[in-house]
Amino acid sequence: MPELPDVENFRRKVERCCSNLTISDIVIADPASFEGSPTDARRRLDGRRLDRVQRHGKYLFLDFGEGNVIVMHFGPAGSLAAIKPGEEQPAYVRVRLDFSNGEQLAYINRRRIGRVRLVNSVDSFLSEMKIGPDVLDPAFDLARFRACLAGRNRAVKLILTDQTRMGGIGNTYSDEILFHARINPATEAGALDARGSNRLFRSMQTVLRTAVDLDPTTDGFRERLPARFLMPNRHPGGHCPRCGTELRQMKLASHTSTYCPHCQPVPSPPC
DNA sequence: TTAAGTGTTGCTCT
DNA sequence: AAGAGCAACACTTA
Repeated sequence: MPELPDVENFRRKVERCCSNLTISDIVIADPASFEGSPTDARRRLDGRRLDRVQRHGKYLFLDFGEGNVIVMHFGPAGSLAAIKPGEEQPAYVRVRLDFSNGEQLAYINRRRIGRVRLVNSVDSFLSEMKIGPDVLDPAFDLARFRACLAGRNRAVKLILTDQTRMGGIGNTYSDEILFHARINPATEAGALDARGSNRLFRSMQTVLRTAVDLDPTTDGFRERLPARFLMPNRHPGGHCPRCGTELRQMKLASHTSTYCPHCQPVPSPPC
């Protein structure tokens, strides 16, 4: 379920493996996973060199220069693999970039939710899609974070996961962040006081940076997580790693939210 | 065996 | 007009 920490590690992988390589072919194994014309893509990309790899929210951008940017979105089940010459092809490769040195970059997606497309620029794509600021961008500071929450009567969790307000957080990490900040997912966003919104902002940065550093795209991620993380305990019947209380589930906008009823009490309604 | 659960985006409906 | 609800997808669990 690639959210910001996963996609950031995909970005680093591509930067490590594919920087400055030249495209020799683009293989669209599943046309439904590619938006646009394969012929046009091949014509535009053939012989181009990978200049820059960027991430914004959950989106990954491979910039080949002169208005040729590949955008990848991974949905709930997508991933990325660098394949060396002679190495076996992984399952569910939907789109593959072949480079002139024999290296391949495979966009993998078991379920076909998520897409690869070719766009003219990162900025025009983001504004067209109405994607909000990346949550780990230094420009996205406490004041801007608070502006996203202010005056909203929606559940705070729905603001955290609203990509048009802020980009990068999905269901799993929003639960983790709210657990870290000890805030109930259903708390009205606008009802958070200054201390609460500050705590939530700090928790967002701490949780996401920790996950990025531990690299969720490699084996053993769960075992490397700090003992007080919610993630390894999210299964039904799991217990709070902080106080031992049995965790509870609630549905918010048809998504499962896991929380600790003791550490994240439902805010008492105003009298 | 069938049905529900999983999570993201994008659509429709209000 | 913001927000709710569901469809798409494919595979797993009850």
